[in-house]
Amino acid sequence: MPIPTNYETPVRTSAKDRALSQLQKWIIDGTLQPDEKLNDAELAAALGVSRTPVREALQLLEVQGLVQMYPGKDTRVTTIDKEMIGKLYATLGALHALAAETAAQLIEPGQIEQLRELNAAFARAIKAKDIYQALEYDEEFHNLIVELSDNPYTVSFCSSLQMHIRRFKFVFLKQPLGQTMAAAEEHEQIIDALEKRDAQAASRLIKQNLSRPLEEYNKLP
Amino acid sequence: MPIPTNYETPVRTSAKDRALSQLQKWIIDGTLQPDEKLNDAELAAALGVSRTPVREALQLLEVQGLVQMYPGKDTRVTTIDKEMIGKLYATLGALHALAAETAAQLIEPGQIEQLRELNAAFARAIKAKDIYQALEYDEEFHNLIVELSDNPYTVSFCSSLQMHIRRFKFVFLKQPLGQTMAAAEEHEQIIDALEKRDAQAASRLIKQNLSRPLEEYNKLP
DNA sequence: AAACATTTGTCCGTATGTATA
DNA sequence: ATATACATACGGACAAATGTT
Repeated sequence: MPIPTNYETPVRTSAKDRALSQLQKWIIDGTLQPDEKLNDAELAAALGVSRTPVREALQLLEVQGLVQMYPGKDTRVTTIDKEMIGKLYATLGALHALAAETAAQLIEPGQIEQLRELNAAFARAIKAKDIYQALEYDEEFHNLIVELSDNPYTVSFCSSLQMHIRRFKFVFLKQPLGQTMAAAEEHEQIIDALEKRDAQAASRLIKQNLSRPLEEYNKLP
Repeated sequence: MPIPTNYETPVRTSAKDRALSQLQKWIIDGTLQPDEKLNDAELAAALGVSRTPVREALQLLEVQGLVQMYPGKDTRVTTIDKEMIGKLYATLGALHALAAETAAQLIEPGQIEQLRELNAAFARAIKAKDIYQALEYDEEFHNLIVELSDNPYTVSFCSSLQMHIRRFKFVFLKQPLGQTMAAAEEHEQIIDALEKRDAQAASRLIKQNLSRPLEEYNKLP
């Protein structure tokens, strides 16, 4: 009988990484609220590690813009400003538009097929009114285009912006913005543009598609 | 006799920050070469601090993409790939274009004046064949537009990209690419577009202006 | 105004894990 | 394959700095 290869914990996770992901989660989902003071000794005790990995994680979170360290004073979760959401989407739009332009020149038939499958799954989730699943597929769709553009800087920046956008959604709106079938149709147009290698159209359509959630947001009371 | 206010070191700089800026400089100017192994104990001795602030600085440098840490193995300066320069400029172009579009809507007369002064200084430096000074003013000109767009994400990303571009220039070309008077004329057109609040023109002109150094680079043997 | 208390910043020792002989 | 050497990751203690009583 063949012994199954042990796929348990393929990556040895360090205490710093565990602290980092846990703190990220807590800040994004609002467990750690904006402007909350972070005491590294407390966090270390809560996470069952020493202060060193916690401090290291906090410094990375500062670079990511989730916490702000006031040297010699204290460390706090960054506050969020309602008007930032517009700036987040504007920046993400510019980067995704660039990614679409580049992807239009690099994309291969198999990847077009992948996009169509993702969008089909997205449409099914909308019809089934499974909002969270729909949001997942929507993100995957856009992320795939970004990855296809084969630009590590864009990938990194977009991932950071997505994280901040997610925090906004959690903290301001307790429930996510609904996705509509119109978005799925726009996705289809985007795929067509990529297939025709029409970089300009792809860029324009992506910007339009990304502006939707922001418009939804601005409609709120 | 009035005692002069003491303007010495207004910010108390921590050992970590000192280590960070020094290592950044060394990596960007090529003192620490691509793929060079970094031993934190050695660096600590060289910088006159302990290993902790050095480790912290190295972790920040990893996020910035200047070093790569292989957990449990070693830490190395990231290698440089010739084709990355195109991706750097593409990303920077998209962000600067966005900044120009936004700045066109927000800019005030005094800021237009600032841009004209910077560009005049830029033109003077070119005429005087002071290449380094010209590059400085060129960067200041573009950075001012980015700052005018009042978007912290764009500011942060652009600053990171500029850093990488600077490293490329140092490591690959030992001397900087020359700036021409054509660039100064383009700057003037950009300013005019911003003054007319013509976001589209400003965006297009900025992209065009940024593509110049890349074209110069591609002409090289 | 001065000493206290709390928290951050730094140092260094130790252990765990990786590469080499 | 085992053992050795070495570098990294973590822990705990000390020192410096800030705000407070």
